[in-house]
Amino acid sequence: MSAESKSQRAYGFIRARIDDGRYVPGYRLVLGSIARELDVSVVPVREAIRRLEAEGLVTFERNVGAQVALIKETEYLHTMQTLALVEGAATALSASQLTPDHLRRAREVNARMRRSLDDFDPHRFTELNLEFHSVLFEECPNPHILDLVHRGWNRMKVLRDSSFSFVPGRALESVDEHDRILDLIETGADPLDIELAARRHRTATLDAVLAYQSEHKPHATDVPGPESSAISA
Amino acid sequence: MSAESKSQRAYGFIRARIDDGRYVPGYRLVLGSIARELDVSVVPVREAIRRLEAEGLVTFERNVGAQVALIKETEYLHTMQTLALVEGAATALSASQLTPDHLRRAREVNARMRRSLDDFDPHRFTELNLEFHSVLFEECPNPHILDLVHRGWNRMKVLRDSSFSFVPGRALESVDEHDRILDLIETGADPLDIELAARRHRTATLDAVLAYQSEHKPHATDVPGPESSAISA
DNA sequence: CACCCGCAGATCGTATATCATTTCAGATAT
DNA sequence: ATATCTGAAATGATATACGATCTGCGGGTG
Repeated sequence: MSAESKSQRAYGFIRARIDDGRYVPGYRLVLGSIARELDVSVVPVREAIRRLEAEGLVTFERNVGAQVALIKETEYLHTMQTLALVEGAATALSASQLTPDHLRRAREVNARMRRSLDDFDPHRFTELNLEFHSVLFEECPNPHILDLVHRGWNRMKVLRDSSFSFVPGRALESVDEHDRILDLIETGADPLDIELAARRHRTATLDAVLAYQSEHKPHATDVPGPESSAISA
Repeated sequence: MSAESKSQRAYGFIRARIDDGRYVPGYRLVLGSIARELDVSVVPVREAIRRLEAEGLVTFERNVGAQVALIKETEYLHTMQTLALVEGAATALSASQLTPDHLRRAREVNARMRRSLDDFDPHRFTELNLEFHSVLFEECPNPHILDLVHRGWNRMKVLRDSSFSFVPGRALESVDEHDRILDLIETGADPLDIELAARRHRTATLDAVLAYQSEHKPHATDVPGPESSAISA
């Protein structure tokens, strides 16, 4: 009868709590506790946690347990690099599939982003940003690449409350770039140009975040300088 | 005492049999049978299979069971597209890390590939091809991208015995391209050029395979034509 | 002959129980 | 005071048992 298995329900349960920030990075996921809370046994909970581990949202150590992934600066860099790569490709692959309606929606979302700049609401801005890019990559005909994009975004979401996700000085520039990417798509530009534009859009944000980071805590930088150059280029 | 958990052992066991071809695509993985064969209970076997599912090597249906993934033509296209994307990036990111020794080894492997062309041993050629590319991407400093490359190759391995993996007329060209990629790396070319060269190298193989396919069974083509253009470019 | 129903076997899904490992507090010795 | 040892508690890992769901076959019915 149950449309979804208990392990799936456990997965959704934990996932929701990670997404909405109730389980913050470092939060310890104890099988027994979660099982009791959901009124199921530990077996499906275990399976759910291992799935989350495979998605990179949770770290797991044998005979020790699981916790919501602690994403350090290097980790963050790697995740963003990967997202830049796959999201750029997904955007380019989507481009030819987009209808005028898609583009209209994207413009509209971006306009809302521009207006939201006045309110200085980073959370809202981040939400709209995801919505904007979703419109651009959701039509990607390659499900593997699309899946990788989703994974990247999910990992980003884990960082919701950390200082990683938003840089004030970058927001306006970001919105402008959105429009430029839409221009490229509308004029039927070379897919490779679209891909690289979308990629640069993200690596520019990455660079801004890193610069912001090193300004506010200059010591913690364990990021090798030239590493990101290849993917940024 | 046991260095690895039983679920890990089950994972390795199944994985090895998929890799060496004893479990061919479509082969049904029955929890109870594998558990008996390994003398463990079904729980760790289940976990191993779900992990393989997450990696795309196995498909799983609730209350029905698992089987080694059946990769159809569209699936193959998507996998190769993704591999082209991530392997290109991994190669570019590795490039600056490579020592003269790496390059020497790569040249050497490629020379062996060239010699092996006379023997017409597709299996050997494919093995050497993996070894060659491994040298180029294993130094990739981004573990996520490197992991994606490995996943792509693993999925390729599932196809070992199918007609997907080798195109006679393409082999020589492929070996020549290998040398050209090495030239780019040696001369310290722009990482983006290296990335796109490595990507093109793979998409060219993809196109050759698809052409070969449609020659030998002209009807089965469910591949939309222009889809791959973005990533090929 | 085609279609539907229902039973039986196979297989997965989960609960419960037990074993193994880790962790940490507290005792003890130096 | 510090370091090391020890044992109990917490927690994960696995085995076993049972229940749920699917599949395929065989017989009945239109």
